[in-house]
Amino acid sequence: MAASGHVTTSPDPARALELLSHSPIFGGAAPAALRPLAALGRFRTLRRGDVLFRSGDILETLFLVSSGSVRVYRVVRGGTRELTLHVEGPRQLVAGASVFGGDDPAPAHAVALQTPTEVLCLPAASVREQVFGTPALAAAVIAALARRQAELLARLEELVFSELGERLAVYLLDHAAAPHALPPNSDLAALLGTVPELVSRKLGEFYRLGLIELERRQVRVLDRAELERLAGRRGR
Amino acid sequence: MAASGHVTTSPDPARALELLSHSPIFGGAAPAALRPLAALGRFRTLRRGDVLFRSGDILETLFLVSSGSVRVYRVVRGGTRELTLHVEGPRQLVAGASVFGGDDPAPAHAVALQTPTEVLCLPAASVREQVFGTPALAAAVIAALARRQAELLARLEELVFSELGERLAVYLLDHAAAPHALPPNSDLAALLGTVPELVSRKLGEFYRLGLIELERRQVRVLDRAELERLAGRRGR
DNA sequence: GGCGGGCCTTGACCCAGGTCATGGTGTTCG
DNA sequence: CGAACACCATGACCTGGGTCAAGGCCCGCC
Repeated sequence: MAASGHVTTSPDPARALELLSHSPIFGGAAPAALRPLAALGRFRTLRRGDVLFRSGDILETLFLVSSGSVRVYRVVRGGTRELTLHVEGPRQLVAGASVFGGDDPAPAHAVALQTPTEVLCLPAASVREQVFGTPALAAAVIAALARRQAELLARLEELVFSELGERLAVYLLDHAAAPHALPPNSDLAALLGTVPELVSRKLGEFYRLGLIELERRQVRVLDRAELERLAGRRGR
Repeated sequence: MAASGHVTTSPDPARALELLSHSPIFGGAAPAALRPLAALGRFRTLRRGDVLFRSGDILETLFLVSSGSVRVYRVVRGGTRELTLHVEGPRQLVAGASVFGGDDPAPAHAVALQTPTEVLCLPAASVREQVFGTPALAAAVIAALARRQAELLARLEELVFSELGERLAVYLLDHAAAPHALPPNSDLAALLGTVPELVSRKLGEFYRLGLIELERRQVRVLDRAELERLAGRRGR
């Protein structure tokens, strides 16, 4: 179901163990507890746009990002809009809630955002067994899920109650510390919960106000203080 | 921190065990595992408006609703708006994510919605110890958190992408199967993510369309089919 | 070189939802 | 009984955000 087509896949217990033991979730566990998991892991290499899983899939695999990044998103409004829930980078878990939370189908899609993106695939059943039987691991997983939930809550609350300008300012502050190539407006729109046209307008507005420099999709923050004022206020 | 003032509080291990073993979260555990918890529990009786905890509190207590209901909500927009995240009835957990997810401060307020509301208070440390040490319990708690997260996601997504009319229709279908006394418009507004004025208007509109009967805050659904059409469409 | 497609930008327009202010209708309590 | 209070209803108005359509720029490809 989740696995599709012809992709590079390979075991590598040593690297898997390395990755597991440096991840925030499994990092706290004794290597002895992780070794059996590492032995079962398979690395998989993806290119931008490659699908990890789709909404509705029954997931029998837990993913841990090794390099690159994975976008987790939902399709809403009868397919007319996408909402990016989070973007996971190295050492982060994808599909944690679904794998641990019973056999409910995945509530979101996941695709690779960069080429290449490498993920470690772990069989769900074994992970569950290992995790539930190891109190320290169980605690870590629960803590991670709880934290994820808090983040999600903050993000969506921001979506509901803040204005687009605020959200865009937050994004720019978070991602454009260094001069930076902006993702396509359609990606930004999915992230900010709006449509490409409005992203374009707001960016233009910020530019006109002298808050950012914008040249061929390269942005640089010029007036950090003012952006922070715009972002700040409510929320964070 | 969480406990405030002069409230009725009392142990009752037999009832506590009864409640624990019938709750969705702890129900799967062997009574032997629950007995120590039950012995530590204290029942507390609240009246409408009584505070269980506030956003920012460090929670050292897990709550299980015994009777009545508890509203969990966030205050946003610099205090000008409230957003009800969920309303928990009997056998449901309150503050699960905070208690299990490390020592982060609570992200929301919780108050009793009815008079009387009775909750079972369990010391967080003992619960954690018990849960993490019992694989079946750990699995159940994780599953419950994951499910909660999915619900939250669906709720907030609905808030972002659906119109007020849809949300109100959903509410009416869910809560007004039998003729039913509507909560104050301000409560509804917090639940639906809007302001009382708009609730008033929409209710009036539904009434004028002959979808509901509305007499002194008593509602009855007249045209279920049409309401379902309004609610349906996108989302659920 | 020129044609076509993807993406960005911009203008015109529309509308749901929010704000503010006013007046009505209980209900409670001195 | 009547004043005070809380909640509800409704009108006027404003505005952020969404939609649609037209046009421009860039790039790859035939």
